[in-house]
Amino acid sequence: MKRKLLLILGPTAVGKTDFSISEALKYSSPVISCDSRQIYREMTIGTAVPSPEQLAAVRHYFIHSHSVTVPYTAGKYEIEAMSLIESLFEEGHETLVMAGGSGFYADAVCHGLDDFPEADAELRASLMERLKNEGVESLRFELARLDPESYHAIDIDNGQRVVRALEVCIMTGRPFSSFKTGVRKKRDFEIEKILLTRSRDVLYDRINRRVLDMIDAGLVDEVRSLGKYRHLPALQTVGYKEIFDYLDGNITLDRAVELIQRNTRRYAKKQLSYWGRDPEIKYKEL
RNA sequence: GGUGUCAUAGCUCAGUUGGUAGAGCAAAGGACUGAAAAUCCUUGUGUCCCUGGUUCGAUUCCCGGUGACACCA
Repeated sequence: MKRKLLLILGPTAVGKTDFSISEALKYSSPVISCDSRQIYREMTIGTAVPSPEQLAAVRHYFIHSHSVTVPYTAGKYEIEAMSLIESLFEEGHETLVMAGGSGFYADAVCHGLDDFPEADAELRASLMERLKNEGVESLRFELARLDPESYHAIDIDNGQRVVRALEVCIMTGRPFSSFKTGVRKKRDFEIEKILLTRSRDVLYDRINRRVLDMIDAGLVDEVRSLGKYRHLPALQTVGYKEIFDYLDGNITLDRAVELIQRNTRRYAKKQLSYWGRDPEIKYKEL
């Protein structure tokens, strides 16, 4: 009996939800979502979660399953998704369908993350404060001292990365780089990766239209209702940031819509770029 | 109809005292080990509106044309 994970990837708005449901029905599998935003129960319209009908058609996991109030990470996803996958295989499934657009989360399942410690909230906050006040240079200098290897390996202009490496060094007293094994975890099931694509023009058109649909569906009200969470990482999301700006009176609604469309297009481009070098991916044009 | 101003990258515009040009935005490409829808990096050749003239050389100056805008009738 060959256990297989069918991983359906693709840029935002390409049509993953419909495709994954039909594949899931084919294999009597649930759909295991691999989406870093649809996982939050407080967010619905702006993340384009599957409709109630779609959710009723097939059992979905990791949709609306967590709260924005609890920090979530790719590391947690790896643990939870792997344990779900194992138990579903134990129940007798042979092929499981996983679908989503979060490449980093998908990689966490496919070959695992190394055993890095999770961020300490206070330390993270104080380092971010320093990043804001002193700029990356100062943090960079400290990283060069604590972990020269990471200093040369990571993107040193990327404040977020420098903070991450630094916080691990400080928390553990060990260099960030020393946690990196470079070894991919072995999974005891086969993984087939399918990337759904469409021509750039068509994809961008779908994105632009979907954003307008979100507005019609009440995105502004949804965002307004999440005002108290706006500074949480989960709310640093395309479609939410821009509407907050509109609600603050900084931009018009039309401008917010334009920005959401633009930023979603850019997001789709980054997703494609992320998967671009993965030789295991098979492309499927829709 | 007359006068004036303008015409340069997909858009808004800068600039070249005559030696074929550069910003912002848009766009494209890339990176990625616990914030990943985040975060970060790289990339500017374009009939300088068209015809003719002056000149070694015109996108730049001159004549004419076309278009846009403004003002006067």
